[in-house]
Amino acid sequence: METAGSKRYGVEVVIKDEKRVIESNGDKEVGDTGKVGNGRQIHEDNGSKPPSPNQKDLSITKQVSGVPASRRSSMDIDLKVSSTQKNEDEELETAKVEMGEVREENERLKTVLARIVQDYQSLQMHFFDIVQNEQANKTTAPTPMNEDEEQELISLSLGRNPSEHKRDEKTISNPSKSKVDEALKEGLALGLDCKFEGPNRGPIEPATNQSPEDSFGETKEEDLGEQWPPSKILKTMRSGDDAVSEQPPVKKARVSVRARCDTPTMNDGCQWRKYGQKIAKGNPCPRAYYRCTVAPACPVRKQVQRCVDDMSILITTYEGTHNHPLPVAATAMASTTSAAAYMLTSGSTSSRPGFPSSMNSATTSADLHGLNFTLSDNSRSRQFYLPNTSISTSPSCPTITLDLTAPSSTSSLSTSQYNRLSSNFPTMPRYSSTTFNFASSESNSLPTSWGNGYLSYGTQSYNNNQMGSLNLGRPQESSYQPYMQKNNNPGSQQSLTDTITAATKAVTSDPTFRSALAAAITSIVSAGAGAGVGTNINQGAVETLSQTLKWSEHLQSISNYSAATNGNGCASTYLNRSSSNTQQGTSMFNLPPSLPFASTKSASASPVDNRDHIN
DNA sequence: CGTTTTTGACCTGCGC
DNA sequence: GCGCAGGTCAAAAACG
Repeated sequence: METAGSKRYGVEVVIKDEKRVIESNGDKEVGDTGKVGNGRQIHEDNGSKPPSPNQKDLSITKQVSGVPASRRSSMDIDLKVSSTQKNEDEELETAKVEMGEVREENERLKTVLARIVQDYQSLQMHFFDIVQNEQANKTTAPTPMNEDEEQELISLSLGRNPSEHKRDEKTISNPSKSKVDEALKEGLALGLDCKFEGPNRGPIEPATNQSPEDSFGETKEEDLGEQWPPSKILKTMRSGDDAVSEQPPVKKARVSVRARCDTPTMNDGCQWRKYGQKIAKGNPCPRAYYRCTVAPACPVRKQVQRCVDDMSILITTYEGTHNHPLPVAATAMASTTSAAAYMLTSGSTSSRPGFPSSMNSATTSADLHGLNFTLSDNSRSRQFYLPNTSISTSPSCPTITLDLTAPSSTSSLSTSQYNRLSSNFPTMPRYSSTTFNFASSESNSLPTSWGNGYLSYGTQSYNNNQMGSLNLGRPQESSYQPYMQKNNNPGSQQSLTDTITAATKAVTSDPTFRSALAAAITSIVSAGAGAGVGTNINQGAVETLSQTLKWSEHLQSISNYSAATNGNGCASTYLNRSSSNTQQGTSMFNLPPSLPFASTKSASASPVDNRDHIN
């Protein structure tokens, strides 16, 4: 498949670079061997090379050899020989040291390469698995199904939930309706029909007053979160959005993020406007209600509340999906929350072995790459595994909770994972603790790219549009947060970004999760296209899958390399660049072809930031 | 002066 | 049907 080729190509580039480096080292190694055998030869070689530790020896040698032979005394010769021997000994030692270093580096690079290849193979297997499932679903889709089966299938469609399908069937009365059904039946596999949906629905409803969400074909969280209760619909859509107002009441998918944060809100990269505050029962801390103000009609809302048990923990609950290009700093959170929300709706669709899907009641847990991700709603529970993700049950809405507050000490295996990842570089960014927090205690098989380099490289590779900075607070550096938010320092937001990104990455470690990630990315893509960015939304599901997989795979691959070569704070570096760019307003809506993540010049998230930077 | 936050009132869903 | 709790609205206040 074309996508597979593209995907492979992205990985091969990295591998090739690795090989190149290794080969280069190999050459150097041979050169070192030459040094050992012939010190004078080394001098001559060094003479044509940039300054090196041997340059001093070179000058000495030249000086000695510059004396005419006829005037050399025996003593001079002895001195010269002695000096030359010393030089050779020194050179020998230097060469040995260099050889050791080079070999060490070579081994390290080989390890990295092996890791990349392994990841690539794993991803390729996942991809094939997805393709097979897709084909299987295509063949079985037309079969009559009961409601549950329909839900499952629909859930695979990246968040197109049953109600919306039903709504489509009811509200779409034009002759093209059959096309929608066809698309739904044919393209639902693995939730990538959302891209079918966009182009298909265009001709189907060419003149209807679609809401931005509908026209975008947005998926997952949005499809769920977008379906506000009737009251909301009547109120928020009273401006004349008929299509949405006809939606039946549906539970909203929520994604709750728990993180330690000293500031009133965490900086997730978006602009929020507070529209209400309420003291919820059982929690003396008021619950604040925020609405996304990046776009006027953005349906996304979030609730922010302190944890009653630990006031340092900030619980942020997101509803809905952005219908506009996201600020660069918000993409990470949006992707993760969207993916999580998608999984919330599609979890039971997972029929993968070892991936329990039928949970009739409360919360359950399973183990996937050591990532505990469970979620549930009042009607049926679904189960996934995400990094250190806890489950929360909402009486009215299916909710998934990403717990970023778990102390790193609780996950010994995560620590070992960390040690393994950081073995190649002595110093690890202090942000690593956040990554640990996301790592489950069972994570003995976490993706190898759970390093900080993952995010950094991704950001760089995709023109700084892909990953943003999220300010969930720093579990171990609570005092750091205010400074960050106050100064809108991108680096301060890295921690959460890494964590969130790691979560997203963990999601991608399994085809189901990757489908969810695809949903998230697709959502963003769709949002970007629908917001008039100019992105062509007429992409097939296969293409979307390809891009998604390529993206995640590429990130995964490069993360290894990045982690191994620049594991110390490189994410911060790139994030800083990214944020710096966005603040300059030069990268707005700069959408790479495969990753149409948009960015805006505003990276502020919390109301505080809004005040500080917008006004 | 425009935007955002505050805050009391109102609306809605749910359980009893 | 009633009361409670959650969620939202919107006018006033605050802010920059």
